[in-house]
Amino acid sequence: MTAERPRRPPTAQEFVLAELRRSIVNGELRPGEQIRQEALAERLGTSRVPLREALKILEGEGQVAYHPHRGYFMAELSSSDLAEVYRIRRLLEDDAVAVALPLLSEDDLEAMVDALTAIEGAALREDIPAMTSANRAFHFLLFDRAGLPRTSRLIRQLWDATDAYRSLYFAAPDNRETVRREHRAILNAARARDVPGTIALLHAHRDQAVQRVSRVLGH
Amino acid sequence: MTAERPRRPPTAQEFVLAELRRSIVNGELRPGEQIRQEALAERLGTSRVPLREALKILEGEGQVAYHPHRGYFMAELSSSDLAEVYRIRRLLEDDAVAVALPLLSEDDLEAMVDALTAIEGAALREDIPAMTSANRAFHFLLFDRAGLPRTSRLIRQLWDATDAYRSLYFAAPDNRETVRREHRAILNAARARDVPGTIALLHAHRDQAVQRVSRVLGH
DNA sequence: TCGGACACGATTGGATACAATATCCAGACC
DNA sequence: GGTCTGGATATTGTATCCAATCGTGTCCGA
Repeated sequence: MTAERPRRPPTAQEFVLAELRRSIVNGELRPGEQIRQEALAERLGTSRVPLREALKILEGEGQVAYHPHRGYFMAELSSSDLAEVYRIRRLLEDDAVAVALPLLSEDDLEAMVDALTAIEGAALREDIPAMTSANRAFHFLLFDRAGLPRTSRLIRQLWDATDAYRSLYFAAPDNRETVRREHRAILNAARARDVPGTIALLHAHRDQAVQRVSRVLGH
Repeated sequence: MTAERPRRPPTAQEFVLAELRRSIVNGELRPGEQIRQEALAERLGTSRVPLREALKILEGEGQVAYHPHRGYFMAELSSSDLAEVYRIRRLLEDDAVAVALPLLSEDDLEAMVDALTAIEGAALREDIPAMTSANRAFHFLLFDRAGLPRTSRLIRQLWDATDAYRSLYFAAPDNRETVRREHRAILNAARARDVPGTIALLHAHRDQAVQRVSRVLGH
């Protein structure tokens, strides 16, 4: 009998990277904010070196901006940036869904139902991080079966780019009922293997999201 | 009068990153090869710290793979990876070209002609790095005017992903005449502002490239 | 009162030193 | 003979220390 979860962080930099991602989703790291290396490293219980290496990953993904000799700043999205992120998502996600949908197993559809249940449970508990996580799980079940790992990875990065903002509008309860309805419709279309229908519903879903996020974005 | 070129590297990590990119295009860093940090850092005249930070950027871009406690390895493309890279490029480049083409100025078209001239000049001198660089310049003139900076950046990263292989087939002179003809056709279609025609020619151009690269890839 | 030069403090960038881990090989045991 | 165990060695991972740079506040002069 092994340990119940070998959930050890193998290296400090990976631990720090995971913590940073969590902090971004949680809204602890706000867009535009400067990252004070020494303070943050101490808070995480490491030195600055692993922190800087984790920041470089985020820089490569466009999540933070780096200014030499001035430091790292959380990326800030303009409204045109936001529009472009969703524009690219549409291209990539449409492609992934078209390939994946016919390949979805019954188990996959079951997992989507579970994800929806998890979203609603988290909503009741006001657990925003759990909501965003379950929301991702729901959507990525539609992409990952396509067997296009690079596409999935890019889509993931695009989702990451708006994570800092998404947590803000998820807090508003009136949005939730709309999202819930949209998700149900998407699930039904997926169950029917209706590729054009699913894609159309996803377009509408994303358009709604752009609306909601851009409202937050203009502070 | 300032220095003729303020081409100083502001930080060591940026210098190292630029050197790494150059080495990849040149074929000095071969796919799959392990990167020995100490040796490489010494060769570049720095310590391991800036080198590791540069490697993290490349990791975030998918150019190198990182295995904890084992090190960094140049990414290796499977043939399905290669196909996926070009599949994504098609999606993003089609979108960018459709937007950019109507916006191209006469100067842009002139610059494309210059790029073609540069490619042929470099080919005569057998200067492979200059060829790939001019080739990029030619193609990105078709994308960058779209005003979609994130899209351009992603396309650039996808090109980077195959740089290590592209330099290999550019060495073969018999490919060059084909490429030359394709480029001329693309330029003419662009000059006529023929969006569907340009896109179709780019499809054919990419398909040819997949053929050529995958031949190299199966070593 | 405003503008600019200067110096100080805070923060980042990089080099070195040390700790942790993986790989490889030899030897023992089954 | 093959497999496993133990340790030696090479390489990576992290902490600490020092140097370089930027921003800011102050002082001086116009």
